[in-house]
Amino acid sequence: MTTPDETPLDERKATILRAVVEEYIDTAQPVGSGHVADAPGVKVSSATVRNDMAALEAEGFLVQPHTSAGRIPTDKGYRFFVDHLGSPGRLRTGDAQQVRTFFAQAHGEIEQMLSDTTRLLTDLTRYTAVVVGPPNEVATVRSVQLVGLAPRLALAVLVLSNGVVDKHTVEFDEDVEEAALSAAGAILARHLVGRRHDDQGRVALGDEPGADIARLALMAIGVTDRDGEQVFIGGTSKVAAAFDAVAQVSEVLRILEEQYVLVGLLRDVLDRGLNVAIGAEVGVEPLAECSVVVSPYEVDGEPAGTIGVLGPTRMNYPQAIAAVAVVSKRLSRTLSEG
Amino acid sequence: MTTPDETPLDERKATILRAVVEEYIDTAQPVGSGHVADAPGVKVSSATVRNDMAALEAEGFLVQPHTSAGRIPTDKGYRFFVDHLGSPGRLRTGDAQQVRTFFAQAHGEIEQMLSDTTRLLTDLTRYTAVVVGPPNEVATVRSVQLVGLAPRLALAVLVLSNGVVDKHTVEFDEDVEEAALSAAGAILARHLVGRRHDDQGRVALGDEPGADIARLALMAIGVTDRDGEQVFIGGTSKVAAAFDAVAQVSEVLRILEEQYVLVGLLRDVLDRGLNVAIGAEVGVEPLAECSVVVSPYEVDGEPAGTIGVLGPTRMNYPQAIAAVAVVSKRLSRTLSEG
DNA sequence: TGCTGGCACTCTCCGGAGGAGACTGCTAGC
DNA sequence: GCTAGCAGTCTCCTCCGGAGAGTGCCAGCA
Repeated sequence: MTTPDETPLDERKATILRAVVEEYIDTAQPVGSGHVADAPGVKVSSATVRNDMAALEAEGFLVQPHTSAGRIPTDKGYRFFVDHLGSPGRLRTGDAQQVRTFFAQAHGEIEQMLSDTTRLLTDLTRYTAVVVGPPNEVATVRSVQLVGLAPRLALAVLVLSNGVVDKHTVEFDEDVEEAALSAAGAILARHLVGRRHDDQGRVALGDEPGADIARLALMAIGVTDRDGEQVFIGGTSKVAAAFDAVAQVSEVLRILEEQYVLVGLLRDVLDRGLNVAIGAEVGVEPLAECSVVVSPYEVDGEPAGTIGVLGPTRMNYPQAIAAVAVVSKRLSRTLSEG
Repeated sequence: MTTPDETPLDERKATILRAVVEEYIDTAQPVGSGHVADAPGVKVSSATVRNDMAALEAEGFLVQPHTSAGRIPTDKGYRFFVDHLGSPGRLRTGDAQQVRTFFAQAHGEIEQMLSDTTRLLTDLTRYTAVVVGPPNEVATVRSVQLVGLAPRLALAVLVLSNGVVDKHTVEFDEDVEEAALSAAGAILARHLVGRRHDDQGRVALGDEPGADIARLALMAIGVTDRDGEQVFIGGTSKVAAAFDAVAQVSEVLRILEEQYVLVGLLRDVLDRGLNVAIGAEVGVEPLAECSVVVSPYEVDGEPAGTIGVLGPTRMNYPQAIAAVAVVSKRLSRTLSEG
């Protein structure tokens, strides 16, 4: 907890830094030495606080917007706060209750549940929530079916072990009978069921009757335009509450529209072994004043997807971290028991 | 085109109104008599324009933000512009090309196409786009299947004639064998295939083996939590570009999150026989400064869903109307030919 | 040596004053 | 019936000065 990381910080400075971060998160106003001296836990005068704050600024934990204004935490300051100062962070009792009832009522399709989860996370944190669904690649195929929609058009419907239904249209050059379709469907089922969803490439179909149609369907299935990870976003209106410059709101919203950027971003953060990315750490320029709190969730012990919240760097980290952790844990449990 | 509606407007006043609306759409600044007098088509002096503008204000087509400022169109002013003054409104050639290539490449799943359509509409208009998918109720069932996911959990997968795949989890009190599942699936298929999707309530299952399981599945299918109309939204970042008050952006985004409000709103507008709803006409308080341009689209001659754009009341109506009309026409054609 | 009280200084924010600019309404004239 | 011109009005911008908040530094005290 007090392990020195890069820069050792004596206890008093750490306490002062915490006070600055907490007050700034609360008020969004630069914090002056007077307020810090009044904060609980700080037992020295404002003059002493001033000295320490100047030192903290020299070490890169704080900045002044201009001379003779209070101080604001830098990314580094937030980072130290999150790593060493964050109080355990528990949900308010009402929120814990909300999580419980949410997952008690949860049932049904996985997409619906993931989508609803964004709403839960947004309600808990008041930040924008992102939920990434499990990748289809690692799931096994439970069922394959070819259903005719029009004389030359069919739908290949795959049910995967994770409950996701994957579908692809198949177009034919000539009319195909219903019987031929189901024959081809049976062939596909024989070859695909039980295999991993990304294994189709290695399937070799024979030349039995219907194999041609099955081959066409297989090609359609192979076209995984998006790599299967569905993204659910909730609470976009919270972006507007977090910033007061319309241009910034617009930029953040634009990133949220680029779902592949978002997915890559979350993956990057987790790959770096982080649960929290702060400001520049997020690695996307327009999100330089945003932070992200993420957590993977699991299904049957296997990592499945990611949940997270996105807010301003001045976010309430303890609360957000607690909310994300609790929701990911409960989500994992709920998805696994089915 | 020049048919007097409620208030007859002589030709000069109409020209002046048009000039005010067009310039205000362009600049977002109150328009003064001098600019109007300079506008093409206005052949009188600014003094005369002033007289007419005062009259237009008295009749409710224009307002002044304050004395000695230029004029801004009211909802009524925009309405008259849209009904009587809108030049035909054609796409720029580049845009027409974009629409063509978009629909030439379009293929595959209906949801994917509808989702991509929001992006197209946003690109064309620079406003937020909304696409409502076809309701499942009127589609007929093409295929039903019960797929086991876990010992006590199965997925009922329905393929509908419109290409939508509907799915519902079914929970059992005790373990169910794969064979029993497929038997029940066969029963369901026998009863449901060919019927309309909202007909299940009237299906009477016998007491043959497997009917119990089939009944459970039928109940699950009957739970149409959302009434099946999927909503796709694109270009939310455009909301931030349209307004300069963050609070307003936030409110509009909140409405966009409430998809049932949005669907109801679009339906209302169409029910009133309108393609354009302006300001208060939209009927939702937080959208009082927004306008909506909508159009239904069809599949095989049957009304299927709705597309639309949402922007500020000072939107470029001719362009938006043209874009929505073209896209809905091409979308109908593309969805019907499959 | 380290903390504290005090003090001079700096910088933002706010409100009022004054001028520039834009636009209007009105009136007199063509 | 239209137009030119003029006086009046209102916003916006800038400038100014005072209030307020906060800083850095210094001298004094434990």
